[in-house]
Amino acid sequence: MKLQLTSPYTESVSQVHEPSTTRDSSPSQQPRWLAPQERDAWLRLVGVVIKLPTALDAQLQRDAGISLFEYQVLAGLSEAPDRMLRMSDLAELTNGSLSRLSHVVKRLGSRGWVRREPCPEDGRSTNAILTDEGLAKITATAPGHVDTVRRLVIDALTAAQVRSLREIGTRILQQVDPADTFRLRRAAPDAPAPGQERSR
Amino acid sequence: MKLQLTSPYTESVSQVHEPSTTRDSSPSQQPRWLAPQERDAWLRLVGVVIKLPTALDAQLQRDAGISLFEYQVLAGLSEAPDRMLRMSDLAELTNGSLSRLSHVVKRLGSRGWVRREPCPEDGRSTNAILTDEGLAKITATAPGHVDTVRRLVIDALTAAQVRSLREIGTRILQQVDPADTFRLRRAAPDAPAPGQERSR
DNA sequence: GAGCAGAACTTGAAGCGTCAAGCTTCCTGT
DNA sequence: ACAGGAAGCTTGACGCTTCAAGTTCTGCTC
Repeated sequence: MKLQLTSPYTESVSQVHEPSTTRDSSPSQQPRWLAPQERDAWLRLVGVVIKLPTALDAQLQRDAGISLFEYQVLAGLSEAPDRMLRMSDLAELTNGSLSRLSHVVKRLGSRGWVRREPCPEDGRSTNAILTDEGLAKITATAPGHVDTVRRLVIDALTAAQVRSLREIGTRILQQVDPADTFRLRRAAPDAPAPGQERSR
Repeated sequence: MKLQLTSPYTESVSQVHEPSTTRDSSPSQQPRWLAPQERDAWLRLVGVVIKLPTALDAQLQRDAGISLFEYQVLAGLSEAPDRMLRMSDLAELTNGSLSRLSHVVKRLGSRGWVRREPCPEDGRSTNAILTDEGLAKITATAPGHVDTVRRLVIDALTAAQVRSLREIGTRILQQVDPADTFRLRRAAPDAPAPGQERSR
């Protein structure tokens, strides 16, 4: 096995060296390749981004017969007031498209875990509601999933690394989805004042 | 928008509290929920893991008409000796299944960027080879992609965070795919004395 | 108060990845 | 030297996601 590099991130491939046009809004000809440590960090991240969801899906599929996305849908509803959420809110919460969610809710509906109901306040909207069976399902599934999350991520890191991960994730998400930034500002202030949820 | 929690990671859902059976190999009934900062780091990571590939795919699709995985395939070949790699090595390199790779190489072949050739040394193996057109393609595509990687990830972080990310990624990958660990040991040894490790 | 842009959602079709089979080729033991 | 099993790869079918319309409803604006 002689696999060494993974992709042209350092200057091995391209000889194109446009010396500092400094106009970087046109994504075409910048020679700003990655330094070795940067490239390395990047390749690790790509590995995580590809393999972690697969691993989580595998555990959920094996133990509960649902996908990670389905888990997130059920889990999101389980923590919502009245176990009910508008489709678009649920889509945003689960980082999924409305279309995807619509398909998934239909499947979850046919399994008896979710039902739909027109939203009284806005005729265009649909509310997704977690049924009792759905709550039972997510309640039964959660411990195994959380255990997996611990094993694969949290418990593999030091406390300092967990803090760092949180900050790094925030930074990346701000770049990837700036519109979403306001969501990043809420949630868990650094010092844990435990046991107060229930606001909204 | 009143979305607050994303999934039962803290103890909001389950009332199941088996007090310390301490047997954790059976992934069924552990009440070890996540502390708020842990949960928060986790939700950030999930966001990244879902949205980052989408963003990268979008850029590549828009500017070059290829997916991230296809990019990785072409890029991997471009850096290999003779621009040639056995299918299984390429699969491992790109974090993909052999089956997936086979389909993708077929598509890339029909676009003229890759060709297949039986491996002389091992009759079971197939070599994937990057054509001149394929090299031209990846050479043209790389700068825009690297620029995106910089914008979304590297340049959004401090140097210390990049180092941290590298270490965190390594840890997670060791958990997710222990068989792959040897690959994590190679690559970029120039990390400056990484203060703490070896927690478990 | 009528028309119109846009928001919220659904649906069907097309594309991609996974899974299970199947086909060669290689290796190991006897 | 040959049988059995494993490794490497390909293929087809199925399921899920995305994409592009299409529908219904809301809120503006004139």
